[in-house]
Amino acid sequence: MGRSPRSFTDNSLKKGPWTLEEDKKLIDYIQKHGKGSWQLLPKKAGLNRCGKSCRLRWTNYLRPDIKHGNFSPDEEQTIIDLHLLHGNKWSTIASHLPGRTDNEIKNLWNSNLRKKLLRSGIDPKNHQPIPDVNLLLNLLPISSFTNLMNPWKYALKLQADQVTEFAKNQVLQNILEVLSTSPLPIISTNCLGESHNPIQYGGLINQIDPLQLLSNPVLTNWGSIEALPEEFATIFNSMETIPEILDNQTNGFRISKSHAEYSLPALVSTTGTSTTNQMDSINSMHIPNQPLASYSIESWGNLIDDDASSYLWKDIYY
DNA sequence: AAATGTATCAACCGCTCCGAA
DNA sequence: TTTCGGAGCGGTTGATACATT
Repeated sequence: MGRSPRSFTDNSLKKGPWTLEEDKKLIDYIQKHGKGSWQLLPKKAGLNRCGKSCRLRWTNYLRPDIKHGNFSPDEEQTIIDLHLLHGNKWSTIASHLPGRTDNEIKNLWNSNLRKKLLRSGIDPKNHQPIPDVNLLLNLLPISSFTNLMNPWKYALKLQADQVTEFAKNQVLQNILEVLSTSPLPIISTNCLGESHNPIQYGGLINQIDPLQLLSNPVLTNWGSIEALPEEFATIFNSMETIPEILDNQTNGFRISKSHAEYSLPALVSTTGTSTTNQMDSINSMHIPNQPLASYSIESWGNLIDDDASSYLWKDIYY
């Protein structure tokens, strides 16, 4: 309905962590009078809080039937099973776990269970095995990408050659990010190098020469890529959840999570920008002599932010 | 020992749902 | 039927504790 939540925007009301005294006031009031209207409760209870904050404090922490402490393995398994059935319906899941709150379950999922599934090669979104990275690599050849979606081709055609080249590098960067952060233990190098034998992915990254990769035919024909097959998108979807950084074996391909100094200029807009401005923008690009994989995801995000191309990039990135 | 990175979790925010008028 | 307002939900943030370098 678009109505702004009055209470949370009222600056005169206290926010932040609850004190013991506030907790006591809330507990005392509810024990004596019951909950009633959350909107009226804080005033009646002598609390300088909004009703919403009181409700949250009560339902997530102070309620006497809440079970505090760690989740048992059985509870964790139940949550995983229920998540398969209900998705992110935390309140529904919580209703099956006496004494546990939706907030607590949500936190457990986001900080723990989700990562456990990923490490096991399970996509937490659909509980299906994450596609083998071989699939991604097999998708790289040109034939897999051609003639699928027009906007990509359209957008890139409008860029100056250098920008297109730069965009190629950025997409490559993300492929490398996928490769180097994927939890999948086994991949092969069938379209990137000589070996077709499955190897540990850390070893693969160690073998990849960025310049060699850039000379791969798929990249020189990047402008003809018009859509990402579903499997490719699935892999991209899973990458944002993998914070793990490769160990020292990766040498020059160690992934950095935040290299603000390498922030990238936005892709040149396809509308309303003069060629001169485009070239100025290109010329001002700071492209350090740095392994591609060390560019940051944040920088990629900057690239995405450009209004004219955001829809395009987001399709690929998310 | 200090700095930095990561994990955890309480609390907030913005939105939708739903019942009452 | 429409509007309004309270309740609840899911996503996100920020503080803090803990781990690692």
